[in-house]
Amino acid sequence: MDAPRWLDEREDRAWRGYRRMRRLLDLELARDLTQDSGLSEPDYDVLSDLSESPEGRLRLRDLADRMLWSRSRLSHHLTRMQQRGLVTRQECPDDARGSIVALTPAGREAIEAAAPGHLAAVRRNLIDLLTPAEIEALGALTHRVVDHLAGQQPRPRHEPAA
Amino acid sequence: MDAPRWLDEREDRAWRGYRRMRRLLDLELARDLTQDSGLSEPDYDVLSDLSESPEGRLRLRDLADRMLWSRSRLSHHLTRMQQRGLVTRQECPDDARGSIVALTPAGREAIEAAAPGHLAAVRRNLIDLLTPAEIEALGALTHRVVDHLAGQQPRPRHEPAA
DNA sequence: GGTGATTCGATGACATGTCAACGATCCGGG
DNA sequence: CCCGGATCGTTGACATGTCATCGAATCACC
Repeated sequence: MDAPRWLDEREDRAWRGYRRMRRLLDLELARDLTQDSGLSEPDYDVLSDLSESPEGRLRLRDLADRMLWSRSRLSHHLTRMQQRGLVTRQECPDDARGSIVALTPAGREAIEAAAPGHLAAVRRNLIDLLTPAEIEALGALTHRVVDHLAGQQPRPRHEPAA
Repeated sequence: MDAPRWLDEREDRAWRGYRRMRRLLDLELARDLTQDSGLSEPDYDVLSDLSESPEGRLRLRDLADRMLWSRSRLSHHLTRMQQRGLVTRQECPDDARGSIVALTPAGREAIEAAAPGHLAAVRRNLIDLLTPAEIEALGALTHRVVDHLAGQQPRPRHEPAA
């Protein structure tokens, strides 16, 4: 670890570019989104995942896993969204600990109103700037990295090495 | 805007992969970093940019611009880092409003201790998983998107269309 | 050289995210 | 059954980020 293989010029260019794109794209998409729909990106993601589920309902645990959020974060965020009338919580029939998150009509309206504009922004600022080969490459490379990362031990909290 | 061109299968795969990678990579890198250096990613970025500057000093404004952070955010963050002895603030000789941020010896030690491990993590979880062609493509595509985004009006607050 | 608009950085109020608890419930082995 | 350990979701304390605003200083322009 004391003589690390440094990044060569191309690797450095890719890494810096990635981080910069990440930041700028986020700022732009978030700005567009809130400006013309009043939703934040986290709001959008929650509503989007719910709307893709049967009947617009998901168990909190499953939604959190799908979004790669902690349950705590999701619970806090749902409380805020619930106060705005975008989602509701329902009892889970087969597990009394559980909680079902469901889209309200207002929530469905909100995501359906926001989606076209958001999609257009994603196209305008990313997808339509890429060649078909780059889109293919981006799909391949990101999935490879995701598989690599997902294959690790999920919670090595702070144990020696059981 | 009412009949948006939806994402086709490949575009969707790239877009979802990107977002998922983004999240997982962030979690992993942040976890590794704090675990073996006690620094957060924002800490690391601040120290890294400072250490790449002559004498480890930068004007707050310039550091903020370089990092794509708001001055407010940077100011708050520096206050915390200053309390931990990683950076100091100095007067700006040629502009009395200004503030110069400088690496302390402890700050330089911290970044130099953290860098090899962080670099190794970046390699392990991203760079070394990619083919040379993918690295090249990632560099090209991210820079194109960055140029596109940077070329926009920086602050179209909420004006009609001057 | 005045002077009005702008830039700079700090600050306080608030929104959001993280982390470590907790009570409740579920599960599996006797 | 029942009991110990796991999971589920919530909560409160705290860390971090955003936004509007401020006072000081600078700049542009005449």
